[in-house]
Amino acid sequence: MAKTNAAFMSGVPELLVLRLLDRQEMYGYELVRTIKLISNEAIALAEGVVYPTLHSLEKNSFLVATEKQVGARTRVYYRTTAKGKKRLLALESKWSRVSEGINSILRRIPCPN
Amino acid sequence: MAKTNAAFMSGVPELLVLRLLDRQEMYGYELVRTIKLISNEAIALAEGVVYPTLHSLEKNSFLVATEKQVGARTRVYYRTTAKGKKRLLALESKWSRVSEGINSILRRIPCPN
DNA sequence: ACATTTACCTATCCTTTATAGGTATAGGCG
DNA sequence: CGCCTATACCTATAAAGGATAGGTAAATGT
Repeated sequence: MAKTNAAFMSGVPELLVLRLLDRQEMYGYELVRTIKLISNEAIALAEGVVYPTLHSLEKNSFLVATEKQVGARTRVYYRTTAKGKKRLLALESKWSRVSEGINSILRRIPCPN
Repeated sequence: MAKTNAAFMSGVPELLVLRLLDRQEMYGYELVRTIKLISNEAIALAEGVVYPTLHSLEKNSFLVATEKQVGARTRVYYRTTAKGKKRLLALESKWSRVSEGINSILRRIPCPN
């Protein structure tokens, strides 16, 4: 029994990270700040979420990393691969389907069955 | 460190169940079918998700249950309490904040920082 | 000199949800 | 009648995701 949806709400950190990196290469710490900023504090992914997400995406070849020296400090920039872009499209469409599904339930007016 | 968002994406099954029951009393099996139907199959919560959710909501006095006999079979109808209605409002506003946050990142055009 | 911010990282816990069972009645069909 | 599917309830366990809480070190601000 049970044909449902595998982890229907999750993968949002992955989606956001991929989406931002697909536009512009960035490093982890920058992603943390940017996500918080753009979402008006509504979404605050901790570093403990973002870094593991980046590493996992890289391991799966959705991202590539480039180290850059800034003085004595190293920044690890990431950008999407072709595979990552496909993945992004899939996650975006999943998100839009799911969020529309949720909204259609929330909006539903009292009357009908 | 780390002031983030407690379980920012979760609680969606709880939200949907509360929302539907706030309009109209329903039983578990009916909820499963209704959610799948209204969301256009986008969200298919299995019974193994819905029943535990109902029990937990009832234990926390967000819902009250009423058993009804239909022939030899028992249906357990649920409806929201005053406390449940408050909870629903909170979850709805959380959802709208979070989903708007996500959408603002997804919609963001390439250029600015 | 000291505190805060930047920048990276990992380990562990916890919650939520998915999965996979299980029971029993009702209804449809050959 | 006998069988299958749908209805209707339920729970236990697994898995995964993310939250939390650490820790290092350089740069910057005071």
